[in-house]
Amino acid sequence: MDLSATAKRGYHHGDLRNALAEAATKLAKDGGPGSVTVRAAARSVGVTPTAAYRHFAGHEDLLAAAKEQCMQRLGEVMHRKLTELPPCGNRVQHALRNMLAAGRAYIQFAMEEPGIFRTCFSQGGSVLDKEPAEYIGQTNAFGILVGLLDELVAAGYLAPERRPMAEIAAWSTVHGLAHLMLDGPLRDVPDEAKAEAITRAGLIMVRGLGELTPEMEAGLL
Amino acid sequence: MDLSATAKRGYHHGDLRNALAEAATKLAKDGGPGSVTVRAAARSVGVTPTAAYRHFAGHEDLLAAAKEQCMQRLGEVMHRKLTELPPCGNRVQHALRNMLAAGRAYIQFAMEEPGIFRTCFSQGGSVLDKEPAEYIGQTNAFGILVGLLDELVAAGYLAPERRPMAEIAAWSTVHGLAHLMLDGPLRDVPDEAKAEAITRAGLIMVRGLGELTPEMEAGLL
DNA sequence: TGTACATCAGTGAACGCGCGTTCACTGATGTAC
DNA sequence: TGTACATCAGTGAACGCGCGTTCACTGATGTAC
Repeated sequence: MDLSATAKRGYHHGDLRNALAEAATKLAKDGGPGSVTVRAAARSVGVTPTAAYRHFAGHEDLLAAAKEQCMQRLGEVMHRKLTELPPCGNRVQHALRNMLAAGRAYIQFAMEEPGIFRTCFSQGGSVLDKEPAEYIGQTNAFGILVGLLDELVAAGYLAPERRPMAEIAAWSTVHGLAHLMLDGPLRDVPDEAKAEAITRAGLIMVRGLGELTPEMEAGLL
Repeated sequence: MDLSATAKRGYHHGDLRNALAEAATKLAKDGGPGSVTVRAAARSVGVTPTAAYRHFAGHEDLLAAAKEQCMQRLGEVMHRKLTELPPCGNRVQHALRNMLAAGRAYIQFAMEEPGIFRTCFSQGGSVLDKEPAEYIGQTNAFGILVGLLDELVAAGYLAPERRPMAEIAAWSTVHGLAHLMLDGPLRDVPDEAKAEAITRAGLIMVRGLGELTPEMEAGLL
């Protein structure tokens, strides 16, 4: 008998928990965290709201599941964008370029998937109710960033004594840009100005991390 | 007869629009943007929900009013914190210190008034449906930041060719820290680590803006 | 100064909505024998 | 291999809630004369 994740066997669904989580994520994608409701998720799976309570403790639990999937999508997109990048001769240059590309991917994701992005950072139901320490190294988006900064140290650009907390500084800059442009006062700024702001902010951050020579800077533009 | 803003004259309120906006802001303060409802605002003023429709087009309009007040509070707090700072001999040092202090004030406000902060940056109902250009120079929080960066140029720290968009970069870093610590994965990080992250991010940003000598850096810690 | 009256800011009741959650239930599943 | 039965994943109906918004209304205000 087919027991695959999408199997529907009439009365018994077979994989209702995943189906509901998936539906909740789709709701988040379309309307943000506020659109994630038990009833809507059940409806879109074609099941009674009550059925959801077999698999989730309640609304908060369902939303947390959606949040987790949203976070994962963000990480996947960033990872994909980075692996698509061609290699680059100079190691420092390579690391810096990856850094900036990751930031751009993050912001681009926020603009293209506002519902998912907002759900990632909506109030309540921490994504990291699991292992805080493990999380740091695992969760894709953040894990990628950590790796990029380590590489920046290994390449000799970022001084080891400046390494601690550097990922948080970098993440904050990029996250702030994304949030201000999505839901803040930078929302209605024209696209070219947005692009320019992203570039300038990236350069300031990169400059803040190490010694950026004019030639290196030119190579990044 | 007393026509002051708080006058209640029985049947006719006298200043209902402001009272409702104030109540909406209080709701935002206590429960964030989701708690701002027409009914709750009317209730807390002691008036029928219908009455609110004499003064606001609807829920969205009321929320926009709350948002505006929230933004203003943020600006006021930042302004107050900055004026409380003692002067400092070296002009560059002074400007940099103000910059970092403004950032800290912003983040502190987010932590102490999460409801208001979240309302400032909640979806929909742009605060700047007025004059985009005028807004840049006027709105307190952002206006303050613009002034600080101008001073950094005047003091000779920030090169004029690096001035454009610098306020957006600075704002993003600080805003990102605040948001990630309030509603993001940095939420459950211990307070000391948060403080450390803020300090390190501030230094990276400052370093990215100009030539930060080791002595200057030491003077900022 | 006194009064008729237009204006306006409120009331009170009601609408329809979608939500989270719980109840007693029933149909399907798979296991023990 | 066949069947009785415990288990479990669903159903269907209902609850109470607070919301945004609209209706016809009424009490207060202030102005023209």
